[in-house]
Amino acid sequence: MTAERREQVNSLFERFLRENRLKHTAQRLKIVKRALSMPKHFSAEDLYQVLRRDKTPVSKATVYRTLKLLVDANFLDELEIGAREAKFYEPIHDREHHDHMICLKCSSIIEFTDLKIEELQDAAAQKKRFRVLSHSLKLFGLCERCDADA
Amino acid sequence: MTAERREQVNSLFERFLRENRLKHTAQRLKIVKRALSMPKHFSAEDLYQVLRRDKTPVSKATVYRTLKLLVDANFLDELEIGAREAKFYEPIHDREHHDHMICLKCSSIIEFTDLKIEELQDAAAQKKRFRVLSHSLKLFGLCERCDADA
DNA sequence: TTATTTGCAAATGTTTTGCACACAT
DNA sequence: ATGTGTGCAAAACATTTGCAAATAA
Repeated sequence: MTAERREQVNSLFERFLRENRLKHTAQRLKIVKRALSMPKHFSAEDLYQVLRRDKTPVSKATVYRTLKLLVDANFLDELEIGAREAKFYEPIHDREHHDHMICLKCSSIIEFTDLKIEELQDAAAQKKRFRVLSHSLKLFGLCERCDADA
Repeated sequence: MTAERREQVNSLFERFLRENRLKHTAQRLKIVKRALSMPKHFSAEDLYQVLRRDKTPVSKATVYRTLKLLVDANFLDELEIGAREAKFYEPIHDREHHDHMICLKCSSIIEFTDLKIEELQDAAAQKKRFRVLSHSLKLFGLCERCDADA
């Protein structure tokens, strides 16, 4: 994420807080700031650990609460890899939704977008008179490197 | 599931046990039998409760252990609705994989199949040199009835 | 002032596991 | 006989929550 985008998200978040009459706290600002400089996919725990290294850490409960806020505000996407594993978060860069391929060996995550698939999903939904609000498509398997190793 | 199919799965399971040198226990047979007569989508807890009503209940640990066995043996499919919710299980009727639409209001589950989507998934994977071993596609939204009510 | 927010620890809910005993092979 | 399977209770684990104290508005 570029420095400009970080700036932008930061002020968008402040606006979000104002518009929802939520308080502008040091913890929230700190969490957002750090969240934006995390690696592409990070867990609540990852972020918590990074914050812990700061002189004034934030509690885990607040990290979770703020992440939820960020997801609601559409600054972060939530990715559920496996039912019992920690969720991953990723900054939303633009309007484009993407899906994921997940390597079962090295856990790497590859993103992809396929508009045609989205269209077919909508068509399938329409056939069942189902109104789609969101979707999740995950391909599990082996990334190129791990497949070669195998 | 038809009575014939239940019979078939039952003997296929016995064969599975034999071939894997697993033991033929009363609990396992009982669990399989009940699992096959459950409603289309059931949780481990649902099955456990049904078994509990029998004169000789089976422990929850064994229910979980046997369900895992059944999934490995390809008699049941596992469906993860939400990361923290209980998994659902569904008998595998035939070779055809299907995906799910999940109503966020009434929790009903609608199945659908779209070969074209599967093809596009494979094509997308190939482009990234990713070997797909399994996939999960879920559409979240409102079923016809709930959408009308809203 | 007062409604939110925070931090802590305890609770949650599903699934897994260690262990002693029971049992299928 | 011996290696598996079972039941129980406890553990695991990510996340949520109750509550009292702190703080933004």
